[in-house]
Amino acid sequence: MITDKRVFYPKILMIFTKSTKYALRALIFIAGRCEENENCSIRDVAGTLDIPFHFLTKILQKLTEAGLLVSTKGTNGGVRLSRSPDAIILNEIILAIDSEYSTHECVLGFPTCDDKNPCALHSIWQEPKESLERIVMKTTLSALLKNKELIKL
Amino acid sequence: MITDKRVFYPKILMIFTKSTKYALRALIFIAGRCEENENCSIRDVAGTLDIPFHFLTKILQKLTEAGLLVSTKGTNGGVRLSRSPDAIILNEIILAIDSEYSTHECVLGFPTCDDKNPCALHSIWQEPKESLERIVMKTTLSALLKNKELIKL
DNA sequence: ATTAAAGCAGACAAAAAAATCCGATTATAA
DNA sequence: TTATAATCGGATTTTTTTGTCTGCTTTAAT
Repeated sequence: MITDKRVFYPKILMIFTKSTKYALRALIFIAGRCEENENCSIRDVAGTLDIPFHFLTKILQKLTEAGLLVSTKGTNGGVRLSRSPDAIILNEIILAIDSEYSTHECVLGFPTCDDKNPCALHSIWQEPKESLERIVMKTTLSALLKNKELIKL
Repeated sequence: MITDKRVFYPKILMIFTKSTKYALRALIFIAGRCEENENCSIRDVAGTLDIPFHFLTKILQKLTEAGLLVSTKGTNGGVRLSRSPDAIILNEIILAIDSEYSTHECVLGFPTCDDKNPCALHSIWQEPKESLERIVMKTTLSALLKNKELIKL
Protein backbone atom coordinates (compact mmCIF):
# COMPACT_ATOMS: atom_id res chain seq x y z
CA MET A 1 0.00 0.00 0.00
CA ILE A 2 1.29 3.39 -0.94
CA THR A 3 1.12 5.85 1.91
CA ASP A 4 3.43 8.50 0.57
CA LYS A 5 1.32 11.61 0.41
CA ARG A 6 4.04 14.05 -0.59
CA VAL A 7 3.12 16.40 -3.36
CA PHE A 8 5.78 16.70 -6.00
CA TYR A 9 6.23 19.81 -8.00
CA PRO A 10 7.61 19.33 -11.48
CA LYS A 11 10.78 20.94 -12.70
CA ILE A 12 8.90 23.60 -14.57
CA LEU A 13 11.00 26.25 -12.93
CA MET A 14 14.17 25.27 -14.70
CA ILE A 15 13.47 28.11 -17.02
CA PHE A 16 16.98 29.19 -17.85
CA THR A 17 19.59 27.07 -19.55
CA LYS A 18 22.64 26.23 -17.51
CA SER A 19 24.61 28.70 -19.60
CA THR A 20 22.23 31.50 -18.72
CA LYS A 21 22.28 30.58 -15.05
CA TYR A 22 26.06 30.67 -15.12
CA ALA A 23 25.99 34.05 -16.83
CA LEU A 24 23.62 35.51 -14.26
CA ARG A 25 25.57 34.12 -11.34
CA ALA A 26 28.84 35.37 -12.77
CA LEU A 27 27.48 38.86 -13.43
CA ILE A 28 26.04 39.13 -9.95
CA PHE A 29 29.39 38.08 -8.57
CA ILE A 30 31.36 40.43 -10.78
CA ALA A 31 29.08 43.34 -10.03
CA GLY A 32 29.18 42.69 -6.31
CA ARG A 33 32.83 41.99 -5.82
CA CYS A 34 34.68 44.03 -8.38
CA GLU A 35 34.85 47.79 -8.05
CA GLU A 36 34.67 49.93 -11.11
CA ASN A 37 37.67 49.67 -13.38
CA GLU A 38 38.91 46.69 -11.43
CA ASN A 39 39.20 43.42 -13.27
CA CYS A 40 37.80 40.10 -12.15
CA SER A 41 39.79 37.14 -13.37
CA ILE A 42 37.57 34.55 -15.00
CA ARG A 43 39.51 31.84 -13.20
CA ASP A 44 38.55 33.39 -9.86
CA VAL A 45 34.92 33.70 -10.83
CA ALA A 46 34.83 30.10 -11.99
CA GLY A 47 36.59 28.89 -8.89
CA THR A 48 34.40 30.80 -6.48
CA LEU A 49 31.13 29.97 -8.19
CA ASP A 50 32.10 26.40 -8.98
CA ILE A 51 31.52 26.76 -12.69
CA PRO A 52 33.69 24.86 -15.20
CA PHE A 53 36.39 27.34 -16.11
CA HIS A 54 36.61 26.80 -19.85
CA PHE A 55 32.87 26.77 -20.16
CA LEU A 56 32.55 30.03 -18.25
CA THR A 57 35.18 31.53 -20.49
CA LYS A 58 32.96 31.03 -23.49
CA ILE A 59 29.92 32.39 -21.70
CA LEU A 60 31.68 35.54 -20.58
CA GLN A 61 33.02 36.01 -24.08
CA LYS A 62 29.45 36.18 -25.26
CA LEU A 63 28.70 38.80 -22.63
CA THR A 64 31.73 40.75 -23.80
CA GLU A 65 30.61 40.55 -27.42
CA ALA A 66 27.19 41.73 -26.32
CA GLY A 67 28.76 44.77 -24.71
CA LEU A 68 27.91 43.89 -21.14
CA LEU A 69 31.48 43.20 -20.10
CA VAL A 70 34.83 44.68 -21.00
CA SER A 71 37.75 42.30 -21.02
CA THR A 72 41.45 42.89 -20.67
CA LYS A 73 44.11 40.39 -21.59
CA GLY A 74 47.38 39.82 -19.88
CA THR A 75 48.53 39.84 -16.29
CA ASN A 76 46.03 41.54 -13.98
CA GLY A 77 43.58 41.24 -16.81
CA GLY A 78 40.07 39.97 -16.52
CA VAL A 79 36.58 41.25 -17.05
CA ARG A 80 34.48 44.02 -15.59
CA LEU A 81 31.06 45.51 -16.20
CA SER A 82 30.94 47.85 -19.17
CA ARG A 83 28.49 50.13 -17.39
CA SER A 84 26.60 50.64 -14.17
CA PRO A 85 24.55 47.65 -12.99
CA ASP A 86 21.62 50.06 -12.93
CA ALA A 87 21.75 50.00 -16.69
CA ILE A 88 21.80 46.23 -17.18
CA ILE A 89 18.52 44.35 -17.21
CA LEU A 90 18.00 40.62 -17.04
CA ASN A 91 16.58 40.53 -20.52
CA GLU A 92 19.85 41.71 -22.02
CA ILE A 93 21.79 39.04 -20.22
CA ILE A 94 19.48 36.26 -21.27
CA LEU A 95 19.46 37.40 -24.87
CA ALA A 96 23.25 37.66 -24.92
CA ILE A 97 23.50 33.97 -24.06
CA ASP A 98 20.45 32.40 -25.69
CA SER A 99 19.99 34.51 -28.75
CA GLU A 100 17.21 32.37 -30.17
CA TYR A 101 14.58 34.20 -28.27
CA SER A 102 11.08 34.06 -29.57
CA THR A 103 8.65 36.72 -28.77
CA HIS A 104 5.54 34.78 -28.00
CA GLU A 105 6.35 31.14 -28.38
CA CYS A 106 3.41 28.87 -27.65
CA VAL A 107 3.70 26.98 -24.39
CA LEU A 108 2.46 23.85 -26.14
CA GLY A 109 4.74 24.40 -29.11
CA PHE A 110 2.08 25.15 -31.70
CA PRO A 111 3.68 27.31 -34.37
CA THR A 112 0.46 29.13 -35.19
CA CYS A 113 -0.71 29.89 -31.68
CA ASP A 114 -1.36 33.52 -30.82
CA ASP A 115 -4.04 35.67 -29.22
CA LYS A 116 -6.29 35.34 -32.24
CA ASN A 117 -5.80 31.64 -32.66
CA PRO A 118 -4.99 30.36 -29.20
CA CYS A 119 -4.13 26.88 -28.00
CA ALA A 120 -5.98 25.29 -25.12
CA LEU A 121 -3.49 26.60 -22.56
CA HIS A 122 -3.04 30.04 -24.06
CA SER A 123 -5.32 32.13 -21.88
CA ILE A 124 -4.50 30.29 -18.68
CA TRP A 125 -0.83 30.88 -19.37
CA GLN A 126 -1.05 34.66 -19.62
CA GLU A 127 -0.61 35.32 -15.93
CA PRO A 128 2.68 33.55 -15.30
CA LYS A 129 3.95 34.59 -18.68
CA GLU A 130 3.35 38.25 -18.01
CA SER A 131 4.77 37.92 -14.56
CA LEU A 132 7.96 36.46 -15.99
CA GLU A 133 8.20 39.02 -18.75
CA ARG A 134 7.73 41.85 -16.30
CA ILE A 135 10.60 40.57 -14.22
CA VAL A 136 13.11 40.02 -16.96
CA MET A 137 12.28 43.34 -18.57
CA LYS A 138 12.36 45.41 -15.40
CA THR A 139 14.87 43.81 -13.07
CA THR A 140 18.30 45.35 -13.19
CA LEU A 141 21.54 43.84 -12.06
CA SER A 142 21.71 46.41 -9.31
CA ALA A 143 18.33 45.31 -7.99
CA LEU A 144 19.86 41.89 -7.46
CA LEU A 145 22.73 43.40 -5.54
CA LYS A 146 20.60 45.32 -3.07
CA ASN A 147 20.97 42.71 -0.42
CA LYS A 148 24.60 41.95 -0.94
CA GLU A 149 24.64 39.41 1.83
CA LEU A 150 22.32 37.26 -0.26
CA ILE A 151 24.87 36.65 -2.93
CA LYS A 152 25.85 33.05 -2.72
CA LEU A 153 29.41 32.03 -3.18
CA MET B 1 23.19 54.02 -37.21
CA ILE B 2 20.95 51.51 -35.57
CA THR B 3 17.33 52.52 -35.58
CA ASP B 4 15.73 49.20 -34.79
CA LYS B 5 13.75 49.77 -31.63
CA ARG B 6 12.12 46.38 -31.40
CA VAL B 7 12.07 44.83 -27.98
CA PHE B 8 12.96 41.19 -27.92
CA TYR B 9 11.62 38.88 -25.32
CA PRO B 10 13.80 35.92 -24.44
CA LYS B 11 12.70 32.35 -24.80
CA ILE B 12 12.09 31.98 -21.10
CA LEU B 13 8.66 30.66 -21.81
CA MET B 14 9.88 27.43 -23.32
CA ILE B 15 9.22 25.89 -19.98
CA PHE B 16 8.22 22.40 -20.98
CA THR B 17 10.41 19.94 -22.81
CA LYS B 18 9.33 18.94 -26.26
CA SER B 19 8.29 15.58 -24.85
CA THR B 20 6.02 17.22 -22.31
CA LYS B 21 4.52 19.50 -24.93
CA TYR B 22 3.80 16.49 -27.11
CA ALA B 23 2.22 14.71 -24.16
CA LEU B 24 -0.02 17.64 -23.35
CA ARG B 25 -1.06 18.14 -26.94
CA ALA B 26 -1.76 14.46 -27.37
CA LEU B 27 -3.83 14.23 -24.20
CA ILE B 28 -5.88 17.27 -25.13
CA PHE B 29 -6.50 15.72 -28.51
CA ILE B 30 -7.34 12.31 -27.11
CA ALA B 31 -9.65 13.76 -24.49
CA GLY B 32 -11.41 15.95 -27.01
CA ARG B 33 -11.83 13.55 -29.87
CA CYS B 34 -12.24 10.13 -28.37
CA GLU B 35 -15.41 9.22 -26.57
CA GLU B 36 -15.27 7.07 -23.51
CA ASN B 37 -14.20 3.50 -24.21
CA GLU B 38 -13.29 4.46 -27.73
CA ASN B 39 -9.67 4.04 -28.74
CA CYS B 40 -7.49 6.61 -30.41
CA SER B 41 -4.81 5.10 -32.60
CA ILE B 42 -1.41 6.58 -31.87
CA ARG B 43 -0.75 6.82 -35.57
CA ASP B 44 -3.78 9.06 -35.96
CA VAL B 45 -2.78 11.25 -33.07
CA ALA B 46 0.75 11.59 -34.43
CA GLY B 47 -0.50 12.31 -37.92
CA THR B 48 -3.02 14.89 -36.84
CA LEU B 49 -0.74 16.68 -34.42
CA ASP B 50 2.35 16.38 -36.62
CA ILE B 51 4.39 14.61 -33.96
CA PRO B 52 6.97 11.96 -34.95
CA PHE B 53 5.08 8.70 -34.63
CA HIS B 54 7.68 6.52 -32.96
CA PHE B 55 8.61 9.26 -30.58
CA LEU B 56 4.99 9.80 -29.61
CA THR B 57 4.67 6.08 -29.05
CA LYS B 58 7.30 6.26 -26.33
CA ILE B 59 5.70 9.29 -24.74
CA LEU B 60 2.26 7.74 -24.63
CA GLN B 61 3.76 4.57 -23.19
CA LYS B 62 4.99 6.65 -20.28
CA LEU B 63 1.51 8.04 -19.82
CA THR B 64 0.14 4.52 -19.87
CA GLU B 65 2.68 3.38 -17.28
CA ALA B 66 1.72 6.37 -15.17
CA GLY B 67 -1.91 5.29 -15.27
CA LEU B 68 -3.20 8.22 -17.27
CA LEU B 69 -3.95 6.20 -20.39
CA VAL B 70 -5.18 2.70 -21.04
CA SER B 71 -3.87 1.03 -24.14
CA THR B 72 -5.28 -1.81 -26.21
CA LYS B 73 -3.29 -3.80 -28.71
CA GLY B 74 -4.49 -5.26 -31.94
CA THR B 75 -6.84 -4.13 -34.63
CA ASN B 76 -9.03 -1.25 -33.49
CA GLY B 77 -6.68 -0.85 -30.59
CA GLY B 78 -5.19 2.38 -29.39
CA VAL B 79 -5.21 4.46 -26.26
CA ARG B 80 -7.83 6.22 -24.24
CA LEU B 81 -8.01 8.15 -21.00
CA SER B 82 -8.02 5.95 -17.92
CA ARG B 83 -10.41 8.29 -16.15
CA SER B 84 -12.40 11.46 -16.52
CA PRO B 85 -10.42 14.51 -17.67
CA ASP B 86 -11.79 16.19 -14.55
CA ALA B 87 -9.50 13.96 -12.57
CA ILE B 88 -6.28 14.61 -14.46
CA ILE B 89 -4.20 17.64 -13.55
CA LEU B 90 -1.32 19.11 -15.49
CA ASN B 91 1.11 18.27 -12.73
CA GLU B 92 0.50 14.54 -13.17
CA ILE B 93 1.14 14.75 -16.88
CA ILE B 94 4.37 16.67 -16.51
CA LEU B 95 5.63 14.33 -13.83
CA ALA B 96 4.78 11.29 -15.92
CA ILE B 97 7.08 12.52 -18.68
CA ASP B 98 9.84 14.36 -16.81
CA SER B 99 10.10 12.42 -13.63
CA GLU B 100 13.11 14.32 -12.36
CA TYR B 101 11.01 16.96 -10.76
CA SER B 102 12.57 19.04 -8.06
CA THR B 103 10.43 20.66 -5.50
CA HIS B 104 11.99 24.06 -5.23
CA GLU B 105 14.91 24.19 -7.58
CA CYS B 106 16.80 27.48 -7.50
CA VAL B 107 16.27 29.61 -10.57
CA LEU B 108 20.00 30.37 -10.66
CA GLY B 109 20.92 26.73 -10.04
CA PHE B 110 22.37 27.15 -6.57
CA PRO B 111 22.00 23.81 -4.82
CA THR B 112 21.63 25.37 -1.37
CA CYS B 113 19.14 28.09 -2.20
CA ASP B 114 15.92 28.16 -0.21
CA ASP B 115 13.77 30.60 1.73
CA LYS B 116 16.24 30.70 4.60
CA ASN B 117 19.30 31.01 2.42
CA PRO B 118 18.08 32.71 -0.73
CA CYS B 119 19.93 33.65 -3.88
CA ALA B 120 19.78 37.15 -5.30
CA LEU B 121 16.78 36.34 -7.49
CA HIS B 122 14.91 34.25 -4.97
CA SER B 123 12.39 36.73 -3.61
CA ILE B 124 11.77 38.40 -6.95
CA TRP B 125 11.07 34.99 -8.42
CA GLN B 126 8.31 34.05 -6.01
CA GLU B 127 5.50 35.65 -7.96
CA PRO B 128 5.92 33.88 -11.31
CA LYS B 129 6.91 30.69 -9.56
CA GLU B 130 3.75 30.60 -7.49
CA SER B 131 1.68 31.54 -10.48
CA LEU B 132 3.11 28.61 -12.41
CA GLU B 133 2.74 26.19 -9.56
CA ARG B 134 -0.85 27.21 -9.03
CA ILE B 135 -1.62 26.49 -12.65
CA VAL B 136 0.01 23.11 -12.93
CA MET B 137 -1.47 21.98 -9.63
CA LYS B 138 -5.01 23.19 -10.27
CA THR B 139 -5.60 22.99 -13.98
CA THR B 140 -7.36 19.86 -15.13
CA LEU B 141 -7.45 18.36 -18.55
CA SER B 142 -11.15 19.11 -18.71
CA ALA B 143 -10.46 22.78 -18.06
CA LEU B 144 -8.40 22.79 -21.23
CA LEU B 145 -11.26 21.24 -23.15
CA LYS B 146 -13.86 23.79 -22.15
CA ASN B 147 -13.54 25.72 -25.35
CA LYS B 148 -13.33 22.81 -27.71
CA GLU B 149 -13.06 25.02 -30.71
CA LEU B 150 -9.66 26.14 -29.46
CA ILE B 151 -8.07 22.76 -29.91
CA LYS B 152 -5.54 23.01 -32.67
CA LEU B 153 -5.22 20.28 -35.20
C1' DA C 1 -6.24 -19.95 -40.17
C1' DT C 2 -4.73 -15.94 -42.27
C1' DT C 3 -4.11 -11.27 -42.62
C1' DA C 4 -3.79 -6.68 -41.28
C1' DA C 5 -3.88 -3.25 -37.79
C1' DA C 6 -2.59 -1.94 -33.81
C1' DG C 7 0.79 -1.23 -29.49
C1' DC C 8 5.48 -2.81 -27.52
C1' DA C 9 10.53 -3.08 -27.08
C1' DG C 10 15.11 -2.21 -27.83
C1' DA C 11 18.82 -0.71 -30.53
C1' DC C 12 20.43 2.98 -33.02
C1' DA C 13 21.24 7.81 -35.02
C1' DA C 14 21.09 12.79 -35.01
C1' DA C 15 21.02 17.13 -32.80
C1' DA C 16 21.66 20.15 -29.10
C1' DA C 17 23.66 21.39 -24.81
C1' DA C 18 27.35 21.16 -21.69
C1' DA C 19 32.00 20.50 -20.74
C1' DT C 20 36.97 19.87 -21.85
C1' DC C 21 41.43 20.55 -24.02
C1' DC C 22 45.11 22.88 -26.17
C1' DG C 23 47.50 26.26 -28.36
C1' DA C 24 47.78 31.30 -29.56
C1' DT C 25 47.81 35.96 -28.14
C1' DT C 26 48.38 39.78 -25.06
C1' DA C 27 50.23 42.42 -21.37
C1' DT C 28 52.32 43.07 -16.95
C1' DA C 29 56.05 42.37 -13.76
C1' DA C 30 60.44 40.99 -12.44
C1' DT D 1 63.73 40.20 -22.26
C1' DT D 2 61.90 36.61 -20.17
C1' DA D 3 58.49 34.44 -17.37
C1' DT D 4 53.95 34.45 -16.07
C1' DA D 5 49.15 35.36 -15.83
C1' DA D 6 45.51 36.34 -18.18
C1' DT D 7 41.88 36.21 -22.27
C1' DC D 8 40.83 34.26 -26.96
C1' DG D 9 39.71 30.78 -30.46
C1' DG D 10 38.96 26.47 -32.30
C1' DA D 11 38.59 21.56 -32.05
C1' DT D 12 36.97 17.83 -29.59
C1' DT D 13 34.35 15.06 -26.25
C1' DT D 14 30.51 13.89 -23.37
C1' DT D 15 25.80 13.95 -22.04
C1' DT D 16 21.04 14.70 -22.79
C1' DT D 17 17.26 15.10 -25.68
C1' DT D 18 14.99 14.06 -29.71
C1' DG D 19 14.03 11.21 -33.46
C1' DT D 20 14.40 6.74 -36.41
C1' DC D 21 14.41 1.92 -37.63
C1' DT D 22 13.24 -2.85 -37.29
C1' DG D 23 11.15 -6.61 -35.64
C1' DC D 24 7.86 -8.63 -32.13
C1' DT D 25 3.37 -9.43 -29.98
C1' DT D 26 -1.50 -8.98 -29.62
C1' DT D 27 -6.16 -8.80 -31.42
C1' DA D 28 -10.04 -8.36 -34.51
C1' DA D 29 -11.96 -9.09 -38.99
C1' DT D 30 -12.33 -11.93 -42.86
